[in-house]
Amino acid sequence: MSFELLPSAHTLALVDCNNFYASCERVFNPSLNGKPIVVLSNNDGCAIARSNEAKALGIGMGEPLFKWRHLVNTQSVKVFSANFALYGDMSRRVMTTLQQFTPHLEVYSIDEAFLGLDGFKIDDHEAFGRQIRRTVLKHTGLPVSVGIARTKTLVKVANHAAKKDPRQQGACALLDDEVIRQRLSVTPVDEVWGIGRQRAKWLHSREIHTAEALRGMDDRVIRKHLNVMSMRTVYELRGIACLELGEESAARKSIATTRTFGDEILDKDALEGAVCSFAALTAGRLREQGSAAGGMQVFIETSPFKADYYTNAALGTMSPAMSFTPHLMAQARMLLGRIFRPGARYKRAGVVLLDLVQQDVQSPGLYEVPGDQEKQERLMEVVDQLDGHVFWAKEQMSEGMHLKQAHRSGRFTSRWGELLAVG
DNA sequence: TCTGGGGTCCTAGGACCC
DNA sequence: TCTGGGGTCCTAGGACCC
Repeated sequence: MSFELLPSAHTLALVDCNNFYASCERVFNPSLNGKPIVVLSNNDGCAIARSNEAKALGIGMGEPLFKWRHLVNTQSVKVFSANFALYGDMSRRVMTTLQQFTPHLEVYSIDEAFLGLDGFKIDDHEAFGRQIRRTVLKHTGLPVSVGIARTKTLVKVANHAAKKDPRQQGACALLDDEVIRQRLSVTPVDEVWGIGRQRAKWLHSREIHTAEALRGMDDRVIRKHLNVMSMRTVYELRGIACLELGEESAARKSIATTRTFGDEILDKDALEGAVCSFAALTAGRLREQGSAAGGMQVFIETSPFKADYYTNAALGTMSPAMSFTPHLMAQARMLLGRIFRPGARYKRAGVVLLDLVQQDVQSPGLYEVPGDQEKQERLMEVVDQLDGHVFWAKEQMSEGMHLKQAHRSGRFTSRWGELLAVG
């Protein structure tokens, strides 16, 4: 086991949007301020984002709607179907704003980014954090919290403190040893980035309850009972950076489209239509990052909450790697044929593209007759430019397979009509 | 009745080889 | 009862994250 120990003089900020999806809904409907808001997953299944007021009512992350539906009436909880087009657009606005502060930006997820602050002359880091906060609020209407520290794991702790401790006023710097010690002493080990349920449970059984206690553990015990990742986590808590700032977004190593259906599917043709449309969607994202896939997995699943649960997956390799939609659709259909079991009531399915490689874009010479490969690439370029206006013959989502979205808000940032309708 | 979607990394164990 | 000992490669599944 070896670690690349970077010089630990780096200073990082982590900017994280507060209750991101719920806050996005509020930006376009200020009357929701102060009210409990919940954003639902696809099919309006469970809670994937909650405003502070909704959290206070005890609505848990991932908790299905039917378990707290009574609160919608008794507590006037405002419920929204997920509106990812809106959230994606708001995310881009936040990231653009953050770029004004540093050229070293790592967009880590839809609602958070790490900022490299090396070489900055900053007297008061928390004041600087609050300045970022004010700027993002002014430009986007979204509240954020800012943590500042010297490793990613510490900056996560700082961000959490900024968010939860009102005395911090939205920004927290963990740069001073004594301040770090105090903060880690009141941070439950469960909240440390990289310590999930399983490891937290194990740690509690060894009487390790806080981040400070975790930091003081014997390396040999960690290496023996936890894994390399946990060892890195502990080093990072000690102020030794093991995780670098990744500035350019690397190409993904796998791309998937999976859905839970609104209604169960029994018919093979219908399931085939869904799987083909997943293949087409995934292929589009594959080409977007300039890749081709050397492998594909198709999986199908019945409801895990019912008897006779059935799930299966088929894996196929493609050589050479491909990105041509019709071929990927044919492959998906073939793989589905291997695992389809008549009589089962399918609730979920998905297509995963694996073994991604960079697609070499070689434009053919002027007088060269394009081969099949080039013709296919050109066709896909045209299709991608049309962006969703072309429907493949086999790509058919019938009634009932569409998402249930009873509570979707307007696509304010992409459809003028829906913005104007609010007024 | 009603329970999301999309990723990453690590590890144990089997297959295979010499 | 004994029944080699390593390597490497691959994959399925676990754990974790947002």
